[in-house]
Amino acid sequence: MHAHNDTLTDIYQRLLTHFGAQDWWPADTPFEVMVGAVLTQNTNWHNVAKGLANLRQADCLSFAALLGLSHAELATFIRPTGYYNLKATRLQNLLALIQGETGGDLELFLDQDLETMRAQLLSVKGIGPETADSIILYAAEKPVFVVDTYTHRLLSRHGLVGEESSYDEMQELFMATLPEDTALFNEFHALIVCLGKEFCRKQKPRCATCPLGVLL
DNA sequence: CACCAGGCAAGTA
DNA sequence: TACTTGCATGGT
Repeated sequence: MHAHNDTLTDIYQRLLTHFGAQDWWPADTPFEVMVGAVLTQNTNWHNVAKGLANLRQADCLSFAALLGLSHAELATFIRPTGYYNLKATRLQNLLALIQGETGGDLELFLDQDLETMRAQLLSVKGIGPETADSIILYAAEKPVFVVDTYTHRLLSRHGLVGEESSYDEMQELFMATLPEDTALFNEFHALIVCLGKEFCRKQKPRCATCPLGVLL
């Protein structure tokens, strides 16, 4: 019998043992990571994949090509992701930022200092903390921890934070506890999402075989 | 049928 | 400040 503490490192180890390394983000290029980060807002990845496939088939998964689309064209491609009008605007807002900052050079944009990049991303209407941090961690590969709805459930249902805990508070818990390691932050968040997809539901926990042994 | 999904911003009091 | 609502498709 191994005693399990509900420390973050212990939770990480158990998730990694149970699910194995996830090797995120599920996309081929930093640009696709960025687009996917917006499209997956409050949306199942399965639907996001459809939207990305539509863009790929139309040869629009590049900065220049996406920038050239009208709002209506873009919205049509990303229709399966839901909130398509909203997300078309949000993507165009994001492209406009990068166009303005670097003339459309994504690599240059992602090469910036973490704090500078985060502030710039958060200034875009439609980019909140999770989307910004997802882009920073998975596209720019800089060490910031991504908090999402599953993270909140995991922490609060384990009693590690209060139910009303804020994004920044939860992020700080991870970043103050764990070593500042991009690969670790990458894998940990991916494992939390993996856990969430399989075991977490908003209302009814279905956790008979949950690897953490705690109702989620 | 009801509920959910890797959020975010705007409106109301 | 603290709730509430709109956005929307597709899977279970």
